[in-house]
Amino acid sequence: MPGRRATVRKKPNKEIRTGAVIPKEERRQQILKAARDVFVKRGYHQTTIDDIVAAAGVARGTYYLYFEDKRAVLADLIDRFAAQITMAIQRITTDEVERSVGMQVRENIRAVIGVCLKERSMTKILFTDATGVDSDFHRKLSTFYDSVVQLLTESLKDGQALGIVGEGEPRVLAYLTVGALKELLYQAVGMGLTEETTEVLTQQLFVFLSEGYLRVKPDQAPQRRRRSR
Amino acid sequence: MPGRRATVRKKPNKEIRTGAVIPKEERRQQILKAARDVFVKRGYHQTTIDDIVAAAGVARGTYYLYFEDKRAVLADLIDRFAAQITMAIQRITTDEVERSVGMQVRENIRAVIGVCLKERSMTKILFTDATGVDSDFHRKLSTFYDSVVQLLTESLKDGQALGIVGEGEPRVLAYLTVGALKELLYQAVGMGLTEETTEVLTQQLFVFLSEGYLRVKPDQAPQRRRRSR
DNA sequence: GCTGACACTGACACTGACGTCAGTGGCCGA
DNA sequence: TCGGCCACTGACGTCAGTGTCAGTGTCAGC
Repeated sequence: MPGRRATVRKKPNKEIRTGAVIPKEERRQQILKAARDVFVKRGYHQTTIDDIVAAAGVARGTYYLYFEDKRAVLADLIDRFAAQITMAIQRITTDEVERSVGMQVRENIRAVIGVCLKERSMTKILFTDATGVDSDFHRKLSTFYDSVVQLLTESLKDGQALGIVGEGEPRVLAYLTVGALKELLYQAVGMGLTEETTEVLTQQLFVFLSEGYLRVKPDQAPQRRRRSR
Repeated sequence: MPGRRATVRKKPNKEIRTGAVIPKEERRQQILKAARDVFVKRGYHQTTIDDIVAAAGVARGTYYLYFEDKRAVLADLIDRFAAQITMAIQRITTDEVERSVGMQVRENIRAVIGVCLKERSMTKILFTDATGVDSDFHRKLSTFYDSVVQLLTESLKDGQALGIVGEGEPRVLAYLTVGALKELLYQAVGMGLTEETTEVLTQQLFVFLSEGYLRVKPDQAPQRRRRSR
């Protein structure tokens, strides 16, 4: 426990400017926003509490009134962002006549890409900083991804039963899909693409998932065992 | 510059065991191997030089005889691993009659998956720790991925000219492919899959790239603009 | 005007990790 | 046998970053 006081404290500087009275939640947001911006600029591990505090324009002590440590802000940011993404995904139904399965898939892709391009900072943080923080954090992230993969896996199983989804281990297909989407988003954000690009990216991914792109003759491949695994 | 000596040093503990005389390169390998193992277990950011040193069974000072700081070992590890992967990839040729394009693509996928499953520790480190170290490191990683993406992009362009590759922005297709492969590898390594699985994963990815998996009727999709972008 | 509650401040004590370097001992050539 | 070289050691000083808390100003209620 650092900071345990033992001697008499020097009188603080005069000229103390207590900031305007601000609602608790608003101050919290202020710190979160500042932290997010600093994380994007310097990277999570390079960032110190002092950096966040300076960006937020509050004192060191105030920070600890709202968050336990540096991890806590990141956790909060990621939680909110993960929730946004989760909410953007709609379970696919086959009993709806109005919206075809294809449209629903498209809509899901579009929604996720839309969120990530709207929250570019968070997308970048999620992909570059959230990984490798510590094991607790890793578990949190895994849980999030797993829930997405799980949902997708089940949908793919259903789809296979209906003949809408081709052959292949559903879980593996889910990983391939999520991986493709992640990389696409990461690059899109890195290149500075904005929401306007959503449609284009959606289309590319949709076609990719529908048809792949390799047009090699089947017989050219050695031992074509399509039912493997 | 920490450690600047000012007072007289206490006599070191007796019982000094100078390790057996070992060739320079061997000692270097010893430290690299230890670092790799500790990184996998604790994660790069949680690891201290003392952890590495303890695992390697050498003294703190010895470490600094071989590496400048903690980053340096990671950089060395990643460089070697990246080189392995790069070497595993063979440029695809169309003038060869013996090996069809399909076979060559398959072979590349197989080779990369093989390397990553053989070097599971490094694969995990590459995906979970190498990201977010600092901006210099980020540049190093980007350069590596870019070289892979670049090669793939060019191949896809050639492929499109030959009708072997379907429509779509080549660079985007490259990202989608690399992303899918990355996630597949990450999950495979995380699940403890070994080299024996190489064939199965290769097959799944190959089929995925060849045909995708979505089998929705084209007319169900709204505004089917295949030539977009 | 007074009082108590409370958000806020920032100087401080503390510490974990770092890089250094004086010292040690094995080995080889003279 | 001796001397010098050199890989190796580990205790040490340093410091950046942390979490704390005594103190300050503001405001609502009385």
